[in-house]
Amino acid sequence: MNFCVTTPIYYINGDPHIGHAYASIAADIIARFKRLDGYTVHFSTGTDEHGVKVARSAENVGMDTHHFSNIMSQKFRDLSRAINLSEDDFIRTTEERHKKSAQTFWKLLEKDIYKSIYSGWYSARDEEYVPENEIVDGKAPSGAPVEWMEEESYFFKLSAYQDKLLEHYEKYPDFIGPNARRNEVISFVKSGLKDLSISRSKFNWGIPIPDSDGHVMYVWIDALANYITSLGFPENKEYVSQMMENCVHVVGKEILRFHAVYWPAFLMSAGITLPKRVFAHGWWTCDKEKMSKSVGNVVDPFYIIQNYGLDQLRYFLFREVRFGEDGDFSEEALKNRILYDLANDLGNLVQRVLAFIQKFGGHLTVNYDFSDQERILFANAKNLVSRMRSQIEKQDLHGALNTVWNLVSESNKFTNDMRPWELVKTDVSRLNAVLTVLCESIRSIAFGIAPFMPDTARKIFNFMNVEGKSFDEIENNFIDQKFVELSPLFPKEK
RNA sequence: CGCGGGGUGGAGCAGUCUGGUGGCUCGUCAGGCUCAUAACCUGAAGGUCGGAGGUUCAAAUCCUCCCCCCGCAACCA
Repeated sequence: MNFCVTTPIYYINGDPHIGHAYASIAADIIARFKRLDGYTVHFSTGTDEHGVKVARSAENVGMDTHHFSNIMSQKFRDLSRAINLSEDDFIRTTEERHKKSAQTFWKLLEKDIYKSIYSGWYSARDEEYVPENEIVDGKAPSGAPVEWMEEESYFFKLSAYQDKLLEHYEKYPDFIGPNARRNEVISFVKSGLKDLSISRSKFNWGIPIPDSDGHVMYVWIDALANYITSLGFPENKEYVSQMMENCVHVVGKEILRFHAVYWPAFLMSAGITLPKRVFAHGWWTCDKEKMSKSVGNVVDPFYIIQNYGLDQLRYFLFREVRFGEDGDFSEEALKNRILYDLANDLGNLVQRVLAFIQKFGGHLTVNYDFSDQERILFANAKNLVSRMRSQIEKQDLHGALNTVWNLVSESNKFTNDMRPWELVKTDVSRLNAVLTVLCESIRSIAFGIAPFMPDTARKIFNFMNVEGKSFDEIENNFIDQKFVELSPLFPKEK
């Protein structure tokens, strides 16, 4: 079975920050879960490199635009490595394959494209059009003066797709998530769609429009088309549609409209299948303040990983806040999660159980002759993944992590109740049953956290001599399993 | 009257449709237990459920009005 998941492609006008890491890790978690669940996955990410802002940034630092793009794009590639991203493709919009794809895509849209005049308030200093509602006292937010400007532009007949889009939202209630965002999009479309200006002639750092001198594509089509470029478009249109049908786009809430309105309209026009779902994540504040360069509180993912660890960060981002809502980042909160959830709950559970087995030779003698209490925990361990599956299906990553931690807590409580340190002296057969259940539970937990914390899961798998390659393994039982030397998962001393 | 979401112990939320001991997670305090990087158990403190009025034997929940916060409101990746 096929599955496709994407991150937005990141605009290279600034350095990567925690928000980029957040979206990427979210998509990565989904991709890893699906792979463990037996799907053939295509997971793509990349960089969006065209547009006047990039050209101007390059100019500002006295760099050739291509060279500048290479350097900036590499920073995002470095981030992908730093956060242990399992992407199948890292796409750059400046690549030749994308130029070909975007231009072919444009041609498919041509029946809905016409030439007209684009007009708006233009700030010469910023070299960009300023939206009406952002103009204060006749000036751009930057304080630059604006003037009414008109230029020739190609337009896409978005207005023709209003009803079709509404029908689609109606027919596929899961097309947009979370629900609150879905309402916003629907009300936006209902309020009436205007045609979309999709070309620019004032700059040339972009993909040229086929057979048209001087016009380059404006971001909408160039950037959005990355998703099908990555799937091999324009080759193999059949495969592209098939993957799109099972595709989840993870996006930031600020770009939801492009993905939930423009993109599906383009795809309808081009005759390509629409994605299954577009999910908008929220934003992080830092210590309750909006992150901004001027305030200097932008969270640097490289710094956090260096100081607190990668899996720790990956865990925190999805346990602290419900995916889809805004959240607050603080080192204090991160430290607490690491101490209480990771070291005390999970780390200690693994330690107390496996160390106990180590103490008596590192060999588990299985006993599946369970008491009622043992049977309950065993069942919960066995169906952990199926409970998570329905949550991951809805991108409820936070809920899925809670599901895992419920099992962690249950296992800790079970250990307290069963008192294996006493059973070892009184009832070895009972002890073996208790340890068997605990080991099954820990193994399930390792699978449960694997998409979120791949390195930590790997450590646990190694302790227990488990392959850890597929959820199918959970069906296999332990037989006289030999365990290897262990060490604390999340040591408290640094 | 542009559309939508929300205001519940220190924090974050559930409960509101289908009125009737106000609950969950975390945090705070006291005690118990202890194999382990400890967890768990028991008990305690802490809320006029945004405000006012109304319906009712009974309102967080139904009705009316008001206040406040947050999204969206098209060229912002």
